[in-house]
Amino acid sequence: MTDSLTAETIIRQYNLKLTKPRMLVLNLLLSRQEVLTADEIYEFLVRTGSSLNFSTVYRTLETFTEKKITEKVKMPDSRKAGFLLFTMSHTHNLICLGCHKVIPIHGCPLKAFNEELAAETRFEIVGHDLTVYGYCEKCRKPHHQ
Amino acid sequence: MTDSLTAETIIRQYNLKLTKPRMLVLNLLLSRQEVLTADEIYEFLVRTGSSLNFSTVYRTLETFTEKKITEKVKMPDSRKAGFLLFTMSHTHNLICLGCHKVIPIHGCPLKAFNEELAAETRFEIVGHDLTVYGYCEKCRKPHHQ
DNA sequence: ATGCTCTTGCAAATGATTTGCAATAAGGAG
DNA sequence: CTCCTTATTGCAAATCATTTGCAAGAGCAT
Repeated sequence: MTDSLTAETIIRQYNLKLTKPRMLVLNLLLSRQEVLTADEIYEFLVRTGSSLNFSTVYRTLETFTEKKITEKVKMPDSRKAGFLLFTMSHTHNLICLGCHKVIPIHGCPLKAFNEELAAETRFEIVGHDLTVYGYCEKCRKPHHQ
Repeated sequence: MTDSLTAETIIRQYNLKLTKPRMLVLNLLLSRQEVLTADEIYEFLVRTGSSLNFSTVYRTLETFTEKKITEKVKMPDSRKAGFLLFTMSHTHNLICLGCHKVIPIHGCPLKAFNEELAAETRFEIVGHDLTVYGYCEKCRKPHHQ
């Protein structure tokens, strides 16, 4: 009864047409638990023999992000945007600056804080961006300036 | 004995040469407690009679950000970067999506959380981005989708 | 199989930011 | 105060990521 989380299932769940580019992009994101930039996705797919267009990658990622299949984050020290799976269970991520692996942070550490902040500032708080950066066990090096 | 926080004092404190563009940009940021984009700064200065170059604004903001006189944030729903004063007392900001006013968040709500997270994931955590978005009292409207 | 609509590919445009280079200005030495 | 070295600026052109217009090409409900 529970659908397995294949690219196909996901795409269908969101009422999107099942197309080759969408399958390719989503399968890549599913297979790696990583942030990828549009060009990394494009490069990889082309390098591994698929044929699709760069703008299609952008459009696909835009669509996925609207539907909350993916999430868009700003990559530190780069102008590019990163994309990663938006799994329902999290809102924030821990990103390894070495290998770009993404560890989802389950549960939002800011819930209580937001309430305090709203009371204090009288703002209506509608959201926040939180991304934590670091180095995973493998990548730990004297990287930081 | 305590230096007042004029643009001049600040620029000197960071061993930067005191130049007209730097004074203009920093004074603007000091006078408004707001996030401003490079083009907003440029437009404003030119409109109010100053003469300086767009790339100089970028270079100035880059320098200020390196020295931590300013801080660079990603503006939501825009490709542009926003710049605001980096006051030593805070790391994070609450930004009003209506008027772009910035309220510095004093103290980091993630200190304790980062330690937990490091222990749990065995990452060496080197930093994080946190920006909270909302609407200030004045701007509260049925804005959110 | 047919048609309506959503997607794609391609090429060109856009928009933000960066860069090379020569001219200029800051600030220390004398 | 003047000279000198070096950092900074202006300008124009380049770059880089991302977006867009448009015509051709799928999906998929019927």
